[in-house]
Amino acid sequence: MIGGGVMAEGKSGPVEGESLLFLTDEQLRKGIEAMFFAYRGFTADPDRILETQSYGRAHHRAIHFIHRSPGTTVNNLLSILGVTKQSLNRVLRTLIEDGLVESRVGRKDKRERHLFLTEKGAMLERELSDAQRARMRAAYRMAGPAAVAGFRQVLEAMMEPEIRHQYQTLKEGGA
Amino acid sequence: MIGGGVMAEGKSGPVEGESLLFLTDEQLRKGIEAMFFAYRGFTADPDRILETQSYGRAHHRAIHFIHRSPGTTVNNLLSILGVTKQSLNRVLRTLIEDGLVESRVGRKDKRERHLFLTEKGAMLERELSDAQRARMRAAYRMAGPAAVAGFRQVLEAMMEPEIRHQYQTLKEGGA
DNA sequence: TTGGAAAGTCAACAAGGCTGACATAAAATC
DNA sequence: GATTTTATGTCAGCCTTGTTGACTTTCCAA
Repeated sequence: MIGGGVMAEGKSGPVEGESLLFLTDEQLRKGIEAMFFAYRGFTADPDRILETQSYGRAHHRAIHFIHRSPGTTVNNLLSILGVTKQSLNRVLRTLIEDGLVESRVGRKDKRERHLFLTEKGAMLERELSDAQRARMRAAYRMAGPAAVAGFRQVLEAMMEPEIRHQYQTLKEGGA
Repeated sequence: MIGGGVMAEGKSGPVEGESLLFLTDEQLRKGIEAMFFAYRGFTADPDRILETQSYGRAHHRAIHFIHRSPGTTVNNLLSILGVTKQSLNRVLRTLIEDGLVESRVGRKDKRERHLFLTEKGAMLERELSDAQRARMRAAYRMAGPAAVAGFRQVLEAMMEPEIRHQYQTLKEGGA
């Protein structure tokens, strides 16, 4: 793609010029700042909802991935979230105490705990993800389908390889 | 763009099909997770460098934007970083004590402090941004120029409007 | 000249990361 | 059957980085 002078993009002229420039430090810095500012927007709506409750982003992440993979074990969750068990446990404990998450002892391996959202947990999950999806949807609409494909490609390329694999597995598993 | 059945994308067939699907909750959830995992990759390299020193992400952000806009005031920095002045002050204090940042009393308004990186501060800035740019560059190369354009478009659309304006101002100012 | 606004600093607290040590139960292995 | 490993949970304590509240200094305008 890059370095080949001619591209079959179907876009107008400036694209070719860009392909020579777009790896300058300046262009890269713009990308870095875009990532920083966009991530703030990305978390802004859930954060607003969460601060009315006594929960934070850590709770949101746990709820998201339990919703995503019901019955997941604590260990699975740890490797997806990339935090320590002590950190996750603190969050899970409050969610279980508050009746948002249910922890069931494994049938096959009784050491494992399988995690599920309760009705109440699913309600909060919906509220949070509705807000976050609304922003994502608006951004996608503004940018258009081609931009969305590119967005996802760059994000995937930016992940740590091991995480990218997990992401892609989830992606297929859940579609 | 979306909703119009016909698109002038110059891409092959499947794109049209996608344009009908890509706003499903499932597609949006994939975007959300991509954002989450990619941001971890995005910060991973600087984090590794920072943890060898006694600094954190907050220091990195301050250093980045001081480098970006030398002579900026504390108030300017506050509005870009979106934290409280007390939070920023703690970070700035250590950076000034350690001789990475210089704070000059404003000539016109003596209440203001103008911030600059010292030689030492510029060295750390370079080390951090080299690492971050390397990852961004690799991701851009993997994804290709068209993807990069889309990436930036979606990110811009995801920002809070006020922040987007600041970002675009910086963008032009610095290019 | 005095009172309010603005910029910056100091103190104290909370969330959520982290490490380390340890307990328990179950599974796996010898 | 005894031992080791694995999965999970817990306690204690630390660090970073966010917060609010109270304060000083400086500026400006009534």
